[in-house]
Amino acid sequence: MDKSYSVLNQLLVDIFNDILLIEQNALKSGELSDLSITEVHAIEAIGKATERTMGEVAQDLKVTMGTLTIMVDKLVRKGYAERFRSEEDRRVVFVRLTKKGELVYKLHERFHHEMIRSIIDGLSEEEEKILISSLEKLKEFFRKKYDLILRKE
Amino acid sequence: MDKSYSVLNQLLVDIFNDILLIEQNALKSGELSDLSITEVHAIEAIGKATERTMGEVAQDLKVTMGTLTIMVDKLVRKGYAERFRSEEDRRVVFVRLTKKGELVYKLHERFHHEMIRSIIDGLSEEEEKILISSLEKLKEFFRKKYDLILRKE
DNA sequence: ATAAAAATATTTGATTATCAAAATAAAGGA
DNA sequence: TCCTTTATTTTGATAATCAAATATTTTTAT
Repeated sequence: MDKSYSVLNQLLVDIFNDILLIEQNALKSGELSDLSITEVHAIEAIGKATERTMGEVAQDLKVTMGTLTIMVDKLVRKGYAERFRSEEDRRVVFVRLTKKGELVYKLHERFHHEMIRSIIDGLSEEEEKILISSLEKLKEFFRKKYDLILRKE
Repeated sequence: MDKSYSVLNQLLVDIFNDILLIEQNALKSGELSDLSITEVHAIEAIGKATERTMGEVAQDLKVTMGTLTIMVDKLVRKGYAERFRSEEDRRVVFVRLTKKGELVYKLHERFHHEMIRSIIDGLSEEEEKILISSLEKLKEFFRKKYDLILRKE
C-alpha cells in the first residue's frame, strides 16, 4: 500500500516535470527556435478553429486581453498568425494562423499522437480501460477539490 | 482504438492543466497568500533534506544560481528560509527551511497524499499494477524521446 | 609556497510574461 | 443624439529569469 503510494506519487511528479521541461526546451533546439512556450500555447489556442476573436482566445488561455494583445503582436511579427477586424462588428478582432502557424500546430499534434501511441501500444483492452478510469478518478479529484478554481463557466 | 486515443489525450491534457491552475491559484486564496508558485517550488526543493547548498537547490530547480539567490533572498525576507555559510568550506552557503517554511512543505505533502489516495482507493491490486506500468511507459517514452533534455546532471 | 585555476555564490543589467487600470473605438439603446 | 456597454489596445508596474561580471575561498601545479 505504502509502496504503491510513493511509486505512484513519484511517477506522477516525474511525468509532470518531464512535460514541463520538454515543452520548455523542445523548441530551442529545433527548427522553431524563435518561439517560446507561451507562444506555442497561444498558437494551439488559436488553431483549434479557423478564426477566433481575441476575447475567446484570451479566455481559453486564461490571460488578460492586454497580455494576449502583446502575444499576438509577436506572433504576427514573426509570421505565425494574422489579425483582421470583423466587418459585422468593427470592435472585434479576429486572429487566425498562417500556413507557418498551422505547421507548428500540426507538429504539436503529432507530439501528442506519439505520446499516446507509446502508452496505448502494448496495453490490452482491459488494461486500457483501467488506465482511463484511473485518470478519470484523478481528474474527478481535482474537480471536486478545486471546483472554484477549475470551473470554466 | 481511435476513441481511446482522444479520450486518453484529453484526460492527460485536462489533468495537466488542472494541476497548473491549482498550483497557480491554491495559494492566493489560502493562508499562504504571500507565496508565489515558484517560491513554493523552491521551498519544496530546499525541504527535501535538512540543509542544502545553494548550488544543489539551483540544480534541482534547474535555474541559475543568480536566480536562486534572488528567490532565497525573498524567502528569507518573508521568514520561510534561512541561510548560513559552511564552516568547512567558506565558499558554500547552506539554505534550510524555518518552522514556517516546513509548514508549507508539509501542506504540499498532504496535498500529494490526498491526491494519490483518491486514485488508489477503489483500485484492486491488479488495477493498481496496470496503472503503474502504464505510467512507467509514459515516462519511458519521454526519457527515450527527450533524453538530452531530461538528462539530469 | 605562491601563483594560477577552479569552485561557489552574489550582483548587475537586460528580457519576457504578466496584470490592472486607463484609453480608444464601435454598437446599441433611451 | 447622448449614454452605456462591449471589445480591444496601450500604459505603467511587477515577477521570474538569464548571462556576464564580480567577489571570495579552495585546490592545483610548479
